[in-house]
Amino acid sequence: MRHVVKRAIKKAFHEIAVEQGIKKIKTEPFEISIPKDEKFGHFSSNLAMVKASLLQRSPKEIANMLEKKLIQNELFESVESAGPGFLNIRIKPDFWVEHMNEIFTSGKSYGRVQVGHDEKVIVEFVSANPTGPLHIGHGRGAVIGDALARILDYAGYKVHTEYYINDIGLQMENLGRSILVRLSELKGEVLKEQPPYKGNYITEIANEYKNSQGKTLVNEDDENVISDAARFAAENILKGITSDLNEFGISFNKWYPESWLHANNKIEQAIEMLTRSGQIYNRDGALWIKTDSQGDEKDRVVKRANGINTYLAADIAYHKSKIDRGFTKFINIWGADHHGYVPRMRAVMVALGENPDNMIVRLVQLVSLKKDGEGIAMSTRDGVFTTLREIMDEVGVDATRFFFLMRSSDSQMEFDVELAKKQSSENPVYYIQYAHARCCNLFVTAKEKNIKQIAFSKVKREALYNADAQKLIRKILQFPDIVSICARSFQAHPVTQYLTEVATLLHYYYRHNRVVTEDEDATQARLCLIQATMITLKNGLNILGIKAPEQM
RNA sequence: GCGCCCGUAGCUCAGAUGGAUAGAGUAUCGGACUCCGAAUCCGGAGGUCGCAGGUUCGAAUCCUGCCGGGCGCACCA
Repeated sequence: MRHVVKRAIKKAFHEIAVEQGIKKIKTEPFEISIPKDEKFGHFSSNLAMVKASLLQRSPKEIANMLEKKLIQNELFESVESAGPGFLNIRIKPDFWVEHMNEIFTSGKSYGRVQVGHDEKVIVEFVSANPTGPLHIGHGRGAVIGDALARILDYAGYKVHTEYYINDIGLQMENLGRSILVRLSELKGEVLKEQPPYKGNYITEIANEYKNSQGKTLVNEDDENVISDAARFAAENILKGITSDLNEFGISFNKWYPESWLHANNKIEQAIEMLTRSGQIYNRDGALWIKTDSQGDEKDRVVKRANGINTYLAADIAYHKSKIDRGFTKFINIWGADHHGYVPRMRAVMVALGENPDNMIVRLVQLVSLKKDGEGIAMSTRDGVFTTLREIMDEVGVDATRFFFLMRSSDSQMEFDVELAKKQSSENPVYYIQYAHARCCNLFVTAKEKNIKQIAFSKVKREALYNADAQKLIRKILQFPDIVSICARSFQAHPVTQYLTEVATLLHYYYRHNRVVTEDEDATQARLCLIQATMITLKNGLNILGIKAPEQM
């Protein structure tokens, strides 16, 4: 609907420009917005103000000229120039109703848009080290990545999701060592050292490890034992992460292990390639990559003098594999503590021959935790954290997902555990789900009264001309716009806000307009509106990965 | 010290590319079911948009400088 209006305004403006003796004129950029206050119309445009200097007329004059042109358009109920030069436009009620067709013909696909043009995009998220269970910070990144992937798919991208597993390196060694420390503790020995990872889950895994080894155990000083224990623990932890995520409604197209890159020589190949192109050089026995092109403070080491590759080296190879696999947009959901890593990775993309802007990094601010009025710092190493599983079990999957999605990712958020539990029955997500369930229930009621729904095209529409219905119709017709805003800005949270607004209008409508009545024509028309709303709510919840229950 | 994010109602947070009287949820106060589910609806109260300058027809939004909070600044990942 917005672009229909836009086209009409453009046309009118061109006519005026010609009348003023200006032949070539650009109308863009200008705005068609939906005013907060309905008295300013359904749409309003700032075109007259934007173009005032160009036509050498006052904004007010131009707005008046546009008004005269546009009022002749049969689409519009009213056109008014107002304020400093706004153009406020109202669409005829029946035209809004007519537009509902789009919802019925699209059905499950209503809201799909084409901003992606089938471009291949990879969304990498979570990618937490398999050294401990996921905590709520990971949970936030997980939901944001998952919802974004769903939205991009809905917006016409070819989406691939991936979890990168850091199953190699120092952290793995620490994990293995932690297991061995707990192992000797289980045997009743006095601890010689503190384990690098201190959480209770380490002891549990150590126990399982012991049982899996039978009686032929183990000389803790053996390096092979460390890596063996690490492998055992990582597999165990990864299983837990996978099932937590599954229960949280999240799965990946691919789990990509760092060890695969090593085993297949991908890191050496990448280093070799960049050495040949002059991006990597030798200094003091180590290999360095140039990264200052994108504002990084200094060049970075990829291979240490002792011959061991750094984490960055593996990440270079990993991103090279993304490019090699044909993706053209690369979305990385990272914790905000990685923001210093962004410039060097942009530089890496440039070195690999990519436009760095094709790598979109969403930094998810950390979740701080409030319990009993006090803040708790979270640390996997110290074993102090609230796990995603605890929150899921306490608050529920849908509410937890919605809670994370309500906030923009670059806003820090405080997760007050007590409050989240207490509010669980009044969480906005239930408000939206209830609206959906209400819609479903109306069809149950209609069925009980033996009312058979007829096709929208055959419905008498008068009942949809009243103000309550019109408000709701206008809102649900906005849905495709919301999807494209989210896809363009790579954010999910506008959807939550939008769905709350739809639910509000639905509840209001329900309270003030009886849907199923003796008046058959009106009932049919209203049922269509309810169905259209239901479709919108369901599709909207769907792209957030939240259930749309038929009853609650 | 340098860099990134944040500062909006009592609390938790929205306000895309600058637009008309700054919004939602929650908390609080008052009201609404003989009627399709009251997990709902209606109304009241609640704000120097951290502070100070600047840019312009117009700034919560852009620029500069402060103040406050978080996070980074490795041959760790």
